[in-house]
Amino acid sequence: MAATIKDIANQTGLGLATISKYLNGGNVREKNRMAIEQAIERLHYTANEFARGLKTNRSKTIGIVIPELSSQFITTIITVVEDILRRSGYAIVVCDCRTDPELEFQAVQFLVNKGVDGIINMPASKDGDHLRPAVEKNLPIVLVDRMIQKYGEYVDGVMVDNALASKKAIQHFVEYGHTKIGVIGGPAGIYTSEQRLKGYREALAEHGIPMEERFIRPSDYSLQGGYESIKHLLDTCKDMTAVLITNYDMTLGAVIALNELGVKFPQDLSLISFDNLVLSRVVRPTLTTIAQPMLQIGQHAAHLVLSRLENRLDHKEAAAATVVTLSTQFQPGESVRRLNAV
Amino acid sequence: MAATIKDIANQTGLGLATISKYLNGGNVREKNRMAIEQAIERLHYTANEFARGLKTNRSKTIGIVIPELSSQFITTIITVVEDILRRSGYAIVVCDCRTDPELEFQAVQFLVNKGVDGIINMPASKDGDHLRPAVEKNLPIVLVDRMIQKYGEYVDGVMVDNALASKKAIQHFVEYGHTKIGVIGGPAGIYTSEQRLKGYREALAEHGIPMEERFIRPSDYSLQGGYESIKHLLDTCKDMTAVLITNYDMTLGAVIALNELGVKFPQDLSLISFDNLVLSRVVRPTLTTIAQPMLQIGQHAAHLVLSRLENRLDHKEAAAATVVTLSTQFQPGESVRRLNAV
DNA sequence: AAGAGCTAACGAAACGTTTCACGTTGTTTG
DNA sequence: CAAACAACGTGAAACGTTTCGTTAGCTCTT
Repeated sequence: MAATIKDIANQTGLGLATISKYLNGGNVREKNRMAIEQAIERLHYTANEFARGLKTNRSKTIGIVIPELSSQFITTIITVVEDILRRSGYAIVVCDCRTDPELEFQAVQFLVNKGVDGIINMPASKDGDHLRPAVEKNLPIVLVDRMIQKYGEYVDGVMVDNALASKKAIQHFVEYGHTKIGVIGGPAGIYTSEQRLKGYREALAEHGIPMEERFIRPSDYSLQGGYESIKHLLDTCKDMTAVLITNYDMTLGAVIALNELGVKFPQDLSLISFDNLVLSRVVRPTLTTIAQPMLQIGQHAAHLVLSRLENRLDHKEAAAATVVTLSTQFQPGESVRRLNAV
Repeated sequence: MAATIKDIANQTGLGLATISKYLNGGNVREKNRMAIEQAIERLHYTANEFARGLKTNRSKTIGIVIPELSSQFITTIITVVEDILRRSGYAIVVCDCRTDPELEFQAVQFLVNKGVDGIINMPASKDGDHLRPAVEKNLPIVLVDRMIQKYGEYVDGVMVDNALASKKAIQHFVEYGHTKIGVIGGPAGIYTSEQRLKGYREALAEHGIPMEERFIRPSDYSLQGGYESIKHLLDTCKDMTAVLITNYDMTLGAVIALNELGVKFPQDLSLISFDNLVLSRVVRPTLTTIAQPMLQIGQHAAHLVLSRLENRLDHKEAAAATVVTLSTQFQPGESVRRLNAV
């Protein structure tokens, strides 16, 4: 079978403890170092992570729990996170819980049981009960993109200022003379989607523009949803001059629908969309966009969890929970038409 | 700290071995069973997977190595795989190697080291050297979507008959009277993309249609690539009446480009695309499509690895390597125009 | 009622590390 | 040159399981 530390010890004539010390970066006499390295080479030794984990209670593994894997927003973040963590020797275990709180609970349980050293979670459930096993074990937890009240003092977070983001969009519309502004929203109950709608409402209020429910079309963050919603809005609100589309997939759907219908933007309809992915690099006229800082989200999430891991303290003794709120970037494009004089 | 098997033994007055037996599904006297279950409940016992792994050399974990996470094709398959494996108590560890063979090598090394019980890999490297550590440890390996010669006798596979798929597409074009048929291909060196081009070439040959290089536009499987490639083909091949687009993302890009240019399909240009994802449900006229059986791919991959795990044998004693080749489904749509009389 | 034939419980060893509390070198200094 | 001190090496115990070879306890048969 595979070589063990004992084999290395035999080969080199050194003690077990010495090999272990070497492996963990301790100081070893030059001569011995070479002997050990040779033996490792010759025997193809690799440390047994089970034994190591058993002793140290550490797995060098971070669990990631997400609501779905088929979202560009999510996979982009995961890729960034993996990249950073790998550099520190951590692997990630991804659990896709299909937006099912029950599965999410199981996923956390499963991961904790598996001995992960920390958890990064974009929560599907609203309450946060699923985090209990991790909290009890005092594991670092980082929430991504969606807030949760429970265990607030124990979990770190990386959020995006969604309300402000859509506010900025509406302000832009208003500056350009729009007042009949539609919005294609996300699913009810999802933190980000509620925040984005909130921003929409507040912005209108601030500008003294009456809020009309008919302009608000809740959808489901999917391509198909966007496709259908824009059609519905166009059908039911003939006087609408601008639309805010609150995520990427729906924007994709909407653009396809508009092209199909021959509705030109910005001539016939002004658009602002969320997220700046491949699409935006390709669509002409260019889309005016609220770009979420996906890279930064991933970076912060990874670094937050790493910094907790480095000074392993109880949450009581450790720094209080950190919640980073990142702001979106408003990227002007050509998809908003000016209705007023400058 | 957390309760151990020993605590359960003390609480119940039973021996260690008995508890272990119970945990692993062995027979235990009714009375003892209840006692054990109560104790487990009371002490919140969960098995320590490190210790278990150390003893059994099994982690109940499958490593998945993929070239990128931001492809719908891949994430769909992963989701299916995870679902099935989870039902058998397995977790997945995903490593995205960014199409970098070096990183891929490291990923496999890493996973093997971590004690995964098997590997599912959509290879980025052509040679397959990266699989060595897993082969040496005699782990089940399942290759997905891309063939590799090396270690052929040791690895199972799930492939799609890509050559036949594009052949079917070209045949369809020909039946409808097309002879000036373009193709937007994938990156050179990628198995699937070569197979798809091969099918294109063979089909033309079979129908006695002269092959012209100008009709072949190699691209990169990306949205942007599709967008640019279709424009390029339209520019350089004014006589082209039909195009085969060999994956989903490029189709997306191409559709956007066509809409933008006001090129109508099927009137001005006939289209057949690969993969049937959200897009196809949404675009009008509907796209004629070569649908890859992503669900089945995932299912086969998961089941292959599971069946190897259940009868843990050397590859020599075990069944020979199984390579499943699935066929694509030709889905007629409205994007191919008939040029000839019926 | 006693022995055969089961089934279930048991104690101990082993898996491959890390770590602790000491030894043993080798080097420096007064 | 000896004493003192670093610096490095060491054996053994421990982490929490599973498993092996036995033993204990039960049921059934005669």
